[in-house]
Amino acid sequence: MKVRTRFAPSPTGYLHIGGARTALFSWLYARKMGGDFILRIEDTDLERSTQASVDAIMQGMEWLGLDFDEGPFYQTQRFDRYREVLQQLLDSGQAYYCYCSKEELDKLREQQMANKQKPRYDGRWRDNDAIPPEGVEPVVRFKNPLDGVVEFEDQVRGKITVSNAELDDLVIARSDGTPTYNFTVVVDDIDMGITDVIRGDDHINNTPRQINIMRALGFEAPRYAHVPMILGPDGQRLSKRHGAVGVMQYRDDGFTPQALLNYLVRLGWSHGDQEIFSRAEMIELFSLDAINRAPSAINQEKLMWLSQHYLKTLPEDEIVEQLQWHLKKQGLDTSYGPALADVVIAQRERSKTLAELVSSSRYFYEDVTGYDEGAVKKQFKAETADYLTAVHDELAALPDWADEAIHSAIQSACEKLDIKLGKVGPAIRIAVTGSGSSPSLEITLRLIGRERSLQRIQQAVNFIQKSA
RNA sequence: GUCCCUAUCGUCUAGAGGCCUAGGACACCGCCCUUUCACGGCGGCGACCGGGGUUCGAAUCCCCGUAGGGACGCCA
Repeated sequence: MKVRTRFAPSPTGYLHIGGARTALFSWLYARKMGGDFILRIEDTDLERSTQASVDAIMQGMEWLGLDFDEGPFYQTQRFDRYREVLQQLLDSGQAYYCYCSKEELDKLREQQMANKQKPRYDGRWRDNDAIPPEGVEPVVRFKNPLDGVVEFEDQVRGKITVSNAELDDLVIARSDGTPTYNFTVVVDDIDMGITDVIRGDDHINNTPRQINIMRALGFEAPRYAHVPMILGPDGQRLSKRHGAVGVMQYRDDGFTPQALLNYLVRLGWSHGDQEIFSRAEMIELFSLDAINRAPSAINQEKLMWLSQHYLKTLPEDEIVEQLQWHLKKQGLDTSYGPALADVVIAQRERSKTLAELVSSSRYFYEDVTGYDEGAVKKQFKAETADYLTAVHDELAALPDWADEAIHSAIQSACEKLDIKLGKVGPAIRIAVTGSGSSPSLEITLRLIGRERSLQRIQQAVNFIQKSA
């Protein structure tokens, strides 16, 4: 049977890192098995669901390249279907109306907690012929089996057994008639022919209930794979305060989707000692049983390392393309100056993110308007003006503006002055970039261009003479 | 509280009873390379939660603790 997996977020916020990884695993499995990946929006909580969240989730998935074959399906558009199945359960006596008030249930729960029992509905309206109280809109409860156990073979956890005595008759339709999560999931997974449910392990406890409902409806349960959650850098549950940001924030911070995907796939999953996975390799090598059972903490440093790795290895044109958004955001106009691809080649191995690559490349396109203070103090001495002038003249006489030529021009200036390169090299760098770090001098000068380089060296000479 | 689940360096992880003196990666620290910043190379620091079993032999299997997480909603 063809594998069909689904990603079923509830649209109550952006696509966060944990959701993204669950989606990734689900997507990988479908792709590996040549199956289908379905997107389903679980928006039955009318209060908290928003279209903005749906858009944010889809934008995140698109950025990561997690394409789906079917959907998005919205549960709010399937209410007729749920009502139909609900009636079926009611008619067959597998569900019933419960007229308990919230207060009554709260009281029951309190009592049970006080008695150190597991709080659960006691079934007081199950098989109860009492006259319903006036003016109470009932909820519908599922008639969970009273004894026996529910057992399933989780593809990452192994066998999980829960006794039916632990389970109570859960609400499957609210008093306003709307269906609840555990019920809609079952109906949808059946209707959509889902073969493998891959989701967060916070759903492990729901699984036996869902299996029971599914059986009541006459269907066999799909396979389940519960993946552990992702923790914040401090090992605590991910929250807004530590690192719970949407995936698009990672784009904004300058990460490539390749880096984030690679980071995510290694969080809770591994293939021996391999750290780097292309999209194709992930698909080829992915397997559910290699997923870890323990939760894992996110670690910014490793993401940074992967980010730099991809900056170093991705094709230049791919980086140039991804750079566009950041150029715009940081307001850097690259229309006058070196080809962006050449700057990428020069800067890629000294940048950890796309954002950093842009911010540290401004001098290729913009005038140097100030110098790094510490660098000036260390490298701009009185005699440096003469050295720079010599270098300037040597460079000005160059027939062609190429790495090798620039290098020997500087070299020969040093020889004439009888100084070491260390005496003037750093000063040249500061003169043309404003700071003490850049690619090698000849590459930096070549990219900045002859005219601009000479002008900046002259500008530095003036600066030194003025401050002397 | 009750149930379910989990437990290897600071972090991500390898490990399917002998290959383990526990391997790799990030981070950190040295050294080398070097005109800066980086890249790269080499090396170092650093872990099997505790206790009992089973076995000739246990990081690996079992039990008991401990710790962490999750669930116990007319949220999903």
